[in-house]
Amino acid sequence: MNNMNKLLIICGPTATGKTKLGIDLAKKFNGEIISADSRQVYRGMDIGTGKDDLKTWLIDVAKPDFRFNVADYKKYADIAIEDILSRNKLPIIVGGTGFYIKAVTEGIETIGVEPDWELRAKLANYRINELRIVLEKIDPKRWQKMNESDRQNPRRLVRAIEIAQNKKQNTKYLPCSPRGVAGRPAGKIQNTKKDTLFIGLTSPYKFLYQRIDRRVEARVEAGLEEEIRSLLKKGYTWENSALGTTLAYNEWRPYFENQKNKEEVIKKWKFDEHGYARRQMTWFRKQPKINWFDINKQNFQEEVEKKVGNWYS
RNA sequence: GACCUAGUAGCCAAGCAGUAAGGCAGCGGUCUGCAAAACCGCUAUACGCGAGUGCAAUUCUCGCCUAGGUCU
Repeated sequence: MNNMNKLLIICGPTATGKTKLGIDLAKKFNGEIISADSRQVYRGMDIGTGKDDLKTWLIDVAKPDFRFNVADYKKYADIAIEDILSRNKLPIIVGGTGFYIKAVTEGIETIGVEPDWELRAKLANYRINELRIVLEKIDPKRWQKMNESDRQNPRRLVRAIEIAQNKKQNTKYLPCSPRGVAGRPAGKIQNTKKDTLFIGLTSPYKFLYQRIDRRVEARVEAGLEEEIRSLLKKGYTWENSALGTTLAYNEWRPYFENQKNKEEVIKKWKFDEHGYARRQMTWFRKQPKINWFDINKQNFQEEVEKKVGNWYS
């Protein structure tokens, strides 16, 4: 009867019905859902991100102009998990943001290194080649470990530089002034090992794309355009908020700026959604612990419940 | 019926006498604080049909077919 240390994960690409399954499992196994969705954290972005179930942790925890990130997520999620367990219930993480899930289940080594906005602003003007030179100089090992695609990815390069620079500072100040190191308690991020079960929902793309397209239409029907309009009216812009980087929202920008009609927006949105699903799959495919279920199978949910039942007893 | 314009990979599209850019879509991958992000890679012998003139035609000429447009 040691369920005090269990964690259930439901993951997979978009539009596979994770939320619905999560709700059903929560009822059946006395659980509570924690969303692992990098966009559902934003208040007011409801239709486009598909907030079907509101009794969920980690939804609406930030305003759209707050730069929410993995570290924030991990902090909150850990708290939620402990809270749920302390009440003798089962925490169920449901979502498609693989990186966030990984942060919770495996942790992130460099999680203590906060973004250095000044540095980032400065580096924003650098070209790839210049970033490369900087990194190669201050942390040659890191550079050598990077693969070709990351070496051409400014975002990754900047973060690597950020981390390298932070290391330098630490070694410099740590010995004499431990308190001044980071300036923050760093939120004691540690991982107590959980007995974790991974359930993955999937579907052949052919069917998945159909589901996605239908859902897109439904969201248009549900009034996404109005939702965006009201967010814009509140002062959120394409640059200063998650609107600009969120699927289902950023596609509308040219529409609101009179560059494209609604039809074109929807078409693009569907394609983006397809690509997103693919990217999610390439991430999840690599995770070895996931138990996969094809949602097109007649009784996949029964099978899932059986699997969970055996594990959670 | 006459005239005009167009016809290039699943879609859009450049080009032009020496056998053909690019984009989209599709597919694979990277991933340790922006991750619904950012980045990398792969993919099609595709020039409507027929004849002619050229050493050589997708590119010029003629005919036909198809689409759109204009005119009586």
